[in-house]
Amino acid sequence: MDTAGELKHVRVRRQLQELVASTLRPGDALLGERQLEEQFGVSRITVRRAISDLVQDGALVRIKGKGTFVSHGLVRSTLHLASFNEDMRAAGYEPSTRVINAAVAVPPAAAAEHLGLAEGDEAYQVRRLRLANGAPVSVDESWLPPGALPGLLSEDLTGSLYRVLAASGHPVQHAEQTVEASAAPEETAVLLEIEPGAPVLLFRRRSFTGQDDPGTPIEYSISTYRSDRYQVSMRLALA
Amino acid sequence: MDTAGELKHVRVRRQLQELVASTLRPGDALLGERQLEEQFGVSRITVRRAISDLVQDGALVRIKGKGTFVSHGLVRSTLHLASFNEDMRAAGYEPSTRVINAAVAVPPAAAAEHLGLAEGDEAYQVRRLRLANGAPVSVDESWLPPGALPGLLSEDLTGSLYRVLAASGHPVQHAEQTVEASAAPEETAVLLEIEPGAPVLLFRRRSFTGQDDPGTPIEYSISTYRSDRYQVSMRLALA
DNA sequence: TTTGCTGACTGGTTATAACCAGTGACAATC
DNA sequence: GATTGTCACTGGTTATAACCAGTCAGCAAA
Repeated sequence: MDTAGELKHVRVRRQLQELVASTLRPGDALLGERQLEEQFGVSRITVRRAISDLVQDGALVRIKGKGTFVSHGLVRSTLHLASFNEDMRAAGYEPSTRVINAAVAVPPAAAAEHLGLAEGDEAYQVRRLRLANGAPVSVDESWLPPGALPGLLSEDLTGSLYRVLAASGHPVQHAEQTVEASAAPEETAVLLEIEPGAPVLLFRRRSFTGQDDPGTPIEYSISTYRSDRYQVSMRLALA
Repeated sequence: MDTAGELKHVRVRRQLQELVASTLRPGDALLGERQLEEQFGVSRITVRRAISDLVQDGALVRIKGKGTFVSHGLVRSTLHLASFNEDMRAAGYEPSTRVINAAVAVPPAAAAEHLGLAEGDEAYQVRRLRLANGAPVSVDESWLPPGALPGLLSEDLTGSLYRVLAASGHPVQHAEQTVEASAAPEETAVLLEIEPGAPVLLFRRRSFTGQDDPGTPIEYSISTYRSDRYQVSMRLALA
């Protein structure tokens, strides 16, 4: 997708995101909508649409009468299958990923169970450090079945793993996830640049591919997030 | 809040919601936008705004060129406004509650902001210890507006607070909630019978009553759960 | 000095209008 | 009968305009 066919509100949103990521800090004010419409050469409603999207994503906050501000920094996960990169970009951060290791190893019991492996069977282990604007946010450990993904270790694993899975014919259709709080073990703490034992959010996710219910297990992951840089938010309704 | 001052897009949304709830079934088509603008006597952009909100809430689905349809009852999440007691019973535990204190006090800034209080205004503070089979699971601190709930402190607060609110004419219709991991402060750790600094799940919840969007704020709560005795689970779908 | 008002700014809502792109029924043509 | 094209519908995007309601700095009056 090049910018030639890009919708105006998408362009404006992208450019605002870049501004937030590169120049602005939490609490900084954006120009007013009427100034932005001149600056971007679009109508006010287009500016509002772009800003609304960023407000929804948590990157910006609007205050009536005062203006629109860069929000105070927590990335919000909104409980859908967005990739880390998408989440970070939506919040105005530049994501990056460092592959700690990608190898074949014996998985923990829960991963083996999910993937339908026998005791002692090996699986792919992909461990990655995820960063936002160069600062570590999470350590992700994914376990994947070698039989279904023969060439996985030669893929570029610094982007979206779900995209790699989709390109291999195994798009993740849904997942089940739990969240706990945990004390950061030493190795993880070092990677995340926090004190050992500091509280972290621990996500365990079981992902499925295929249209069946529940589908075919395709990934088991354990993600450890710095709690000061990541938060889950949700909207609750009457059951 | 009567309908006299109701925004047009809110009225249209409410009326569409009622139509969906009472008459239509999953898969049924709504009238087209241009017909709806005539029927509701508003501009098309107002109709679109109302529908957009319902699309976002999952009630409706829009298909370009075809129309807008009642969605196929996609279950967004297992997260809903169930009470602590219901959760525990569902998991096979016998719940109980001890009121730590219920008083009038100056709330923290976030609670004051949510409840629309001025700096220094007082609110009800209800602190409770929640137990399962006699073992502490969470410390809940709720802040509520005294103006709306004059007799609250004489209620039995060992059961469901939401039930008390409903009986007072303020049923909680929806809430927004965030989850973080945190280190247990000393006082909370003592109550939960864990080490100070142990990781806990920290929920902040902003609850609303009434049918408006977003409704009238009615409670701000901070709940601290022992991570080894409580876990959030959720089902993720494609966005 | 304090208080209150005003005006210029802010975001929020709604209207009218025009155009674009997708859908599918129906008619015309091969 | 099959294929293609047209047209009336659908939602999607964007523009211009007007008005409402909140914020706050500056100024005037008490």
